Amino acid sequence: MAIKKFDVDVVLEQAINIFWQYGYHGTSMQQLLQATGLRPGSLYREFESKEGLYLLALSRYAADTITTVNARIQGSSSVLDGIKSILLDLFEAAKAKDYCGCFLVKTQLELSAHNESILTNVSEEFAKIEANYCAHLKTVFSPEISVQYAKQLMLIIFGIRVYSYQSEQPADIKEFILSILPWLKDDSNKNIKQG
Amino acid sequence: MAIKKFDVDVVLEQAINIFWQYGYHGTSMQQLLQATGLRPGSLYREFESKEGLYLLALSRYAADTITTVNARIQGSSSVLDGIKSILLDLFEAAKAKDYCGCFLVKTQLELSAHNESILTNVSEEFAKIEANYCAHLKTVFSPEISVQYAKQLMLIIFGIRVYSYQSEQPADIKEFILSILPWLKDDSNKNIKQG
DNA sequence: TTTATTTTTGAATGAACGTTCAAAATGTTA
DNA sequence: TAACATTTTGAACGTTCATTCAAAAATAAA
Repeated sequence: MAIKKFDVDVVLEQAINIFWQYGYHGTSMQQLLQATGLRPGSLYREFESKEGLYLLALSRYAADTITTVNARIQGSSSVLDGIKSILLDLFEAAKAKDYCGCFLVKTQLELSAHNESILTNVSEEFAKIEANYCAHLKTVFSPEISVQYAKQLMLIIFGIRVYSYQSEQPADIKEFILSILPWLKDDSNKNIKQG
Repeated sequence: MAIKKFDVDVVLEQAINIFWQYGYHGTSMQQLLQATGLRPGSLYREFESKEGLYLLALSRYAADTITTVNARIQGSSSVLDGIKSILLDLFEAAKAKDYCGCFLVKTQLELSAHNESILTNVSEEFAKIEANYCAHLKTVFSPEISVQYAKQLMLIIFGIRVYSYQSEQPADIKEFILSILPWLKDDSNKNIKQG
């Protein structure tokens, strides 16, 4: 029997790139076929439909997001330092000339009136991301405070993701972040939970 | 000679509703024709193209936004109170079950890789909105601080607009806002500029 | 080699897309 | 009423859309 000529993971990554840039309705199958090098039959056999491919691309993107966050936090000297550097990374990423925000956010906004099945997916993924931040925060703050801070964090991240399209960035980004989320400021916070 | 049967302003408002909900690529001419009650010929004679209609709808939406902001501030006991209530309004609006965020934000995200002519428009409108907030803030704070706070405000507004799609709102929204933008807190700020 | 199973191929499909335009209708002006 | 400028009408246009499927190719197992 014949063997697959393509790597599903690679194809998914290529699909993410296109969908992320151009959106669901803004992406044509032709673009996807060109980007992946697949023929219609192969693509449809593997992913069933444009929506099927999108759904898989989306959840793979979301998984990557959480992986990246956790890696950044574990690679930092403290949870708060990790979060700080994640926010700095977001500003940094926005400088790229092909910057295109967050795939999940774009999906949410584009499809909010359209496609329920994709949207429940997005909501779930955001909940996971928020819960992940919350879990990290709980190693530093009380559970109640952590819930609250995680909400703030998500809101600020959304803000950064969208605001970065416009205007130049603040002169001192670090200061800008800390003025909005002052609890990120000092690592003496590390002991607040116990103290 | 024949006379126009439709009111351009009404048609624009109807177009805004559809575009706002479904996005540019997600809206078909058929939907627009149905929503406006126009025939293709009339619509094209008046607006030239789908993009022409979108552009006009967009700038009318942006103008309305600034008008609303200024009305809210002028109707409040102070600039900061006005801004506070604008933010509360945003949260309130998000409770509507047909909530669909900000038309400008959705446009920015959907078309960032597509349509330059529409995007320069969006950037300009955002700059106007930020400048408008900045002007109001300058009646309270120093020019430098006002610029900084206006940036914060825009970022938070973007954040609220997107975050509102997800999850339930914070228990105490007022407190939530003030914890992120503490300078909105006390109206004693009113005198900071002079003091 | 043969058989069985899976995958690739790519032309074809019908539907939906944005747009056009000649003809009819409309109402003002002379 | 006649001449006119303007607007409406809606069928038709060519294109692009997502998707299908019968035939060919590929490889494993028998």
